[in-house]
Amino acid sequence: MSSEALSTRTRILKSAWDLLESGAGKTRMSDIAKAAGISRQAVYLHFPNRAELLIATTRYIDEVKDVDARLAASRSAPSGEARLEAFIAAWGNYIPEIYGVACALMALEDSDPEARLAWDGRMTAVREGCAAAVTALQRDGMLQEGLSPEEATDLLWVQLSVPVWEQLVKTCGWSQARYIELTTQTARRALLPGGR
Amino acid sequence: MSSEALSTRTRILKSAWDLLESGAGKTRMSDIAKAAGISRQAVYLHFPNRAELLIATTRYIDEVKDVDARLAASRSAPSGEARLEAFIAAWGNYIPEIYGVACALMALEDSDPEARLAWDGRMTAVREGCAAAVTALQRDGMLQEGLSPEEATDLLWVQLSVPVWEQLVKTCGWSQARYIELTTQTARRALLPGGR
DNA sequence: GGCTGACTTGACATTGTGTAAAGTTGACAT
DNA sequence: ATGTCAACTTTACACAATGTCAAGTCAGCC
Repeated sequence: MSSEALSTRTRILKSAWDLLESGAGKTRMSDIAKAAGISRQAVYLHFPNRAELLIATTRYIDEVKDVDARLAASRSAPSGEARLEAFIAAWGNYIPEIYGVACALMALEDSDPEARLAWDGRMTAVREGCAAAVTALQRDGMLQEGLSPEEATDLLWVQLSVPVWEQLVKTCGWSQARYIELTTQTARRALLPGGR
Repeated sequence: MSSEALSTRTRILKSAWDLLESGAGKTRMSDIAKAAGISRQAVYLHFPNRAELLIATTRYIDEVKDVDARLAASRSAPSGEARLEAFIAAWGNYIPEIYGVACALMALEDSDPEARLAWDGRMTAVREGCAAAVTALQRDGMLQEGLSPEEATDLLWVQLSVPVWEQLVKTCGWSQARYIELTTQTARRALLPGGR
């Protein structure tokens, strides 16, 4: 746990992550600085503003949690159905890791266009994962008729959004496992043929 | 359009509504005051703070748009399925009316516990509508097995949440009509028996 | 005439972000 | 040993937006 060996920059990122993930309401620049053991001003020597710090924090988390490796499984799935389920599991189980930072960034969206861009970029990447799964389903002839690939992608995307996870897990009290189970089931029913 | 006859309080509420609904980013107290044709301070003669003003604005909208009448249709539906569809149409078509104020209130949630309470109260009312529809389905034996009534309610509730509407209509560009169509379809597939 | 309620004007406290400038400190090179 | 450099500290301030406070205007009304 000794953060002695870590660079100041890394200590700032880690502090920001910890504080945001701890769910302790609002996290100010001064809180982060204090947690990192430096002055508030010193944070600005490493990050130009709050938005950049938050964005750098998501990148830091991606690195530590190795998001690429998590998503690789879904890319190598044999069938469209398997790909859909693997993607839901991969992204759905990643949401809790970034939830704190996601909240802070989403709260900033309105005011800071740069933060908006950064978060939108990440969400666009998720949408591309959804689109790839939908394309795989379509290739297998397993996409519901009456649903365009774009609409199917949008439906899956919204179901895998952070606010939906937040409401089901945080507000309704679902376990993470049940969230994955029912999200998978709902997505299958919404996208695959049959049903009614 | 003459707002001459309206009381100052009503003019404030109407101005707040207009500005929030116009989607013009951040709406300050001074903006609202200017739109209402009074000084910023005068607003505080009618509402103690921003949060109370926003909450009062939602109540004003409810009154003008007669939300009770809209939801009445779903309550008198004969079957569970009809009730489900009527409720989705009623609430889903009400979301665009309150979207602007909803955004402002949701943005306040973190900082203002009172605003949080007020918004949560409204959302709880929506959840009760969802629960009533699910109960009606269950009574008809039309609730998917393996889904508890609570889980079914949560699924419907999250699908009818403002963020989901926002993403599909605002971000993805769905028409309101298509949103209602596909939300209805998805809810049927998620909640009713059969499917796979 | 004088009171009252609604509103205005202007000043100020507060909170958090971000900028700016000057000083400290320790490591490292020569 | 001395000088330099980077990292960091301290202090101060500008800024936006909310909210408070006090004094003043003005119309209507008893």
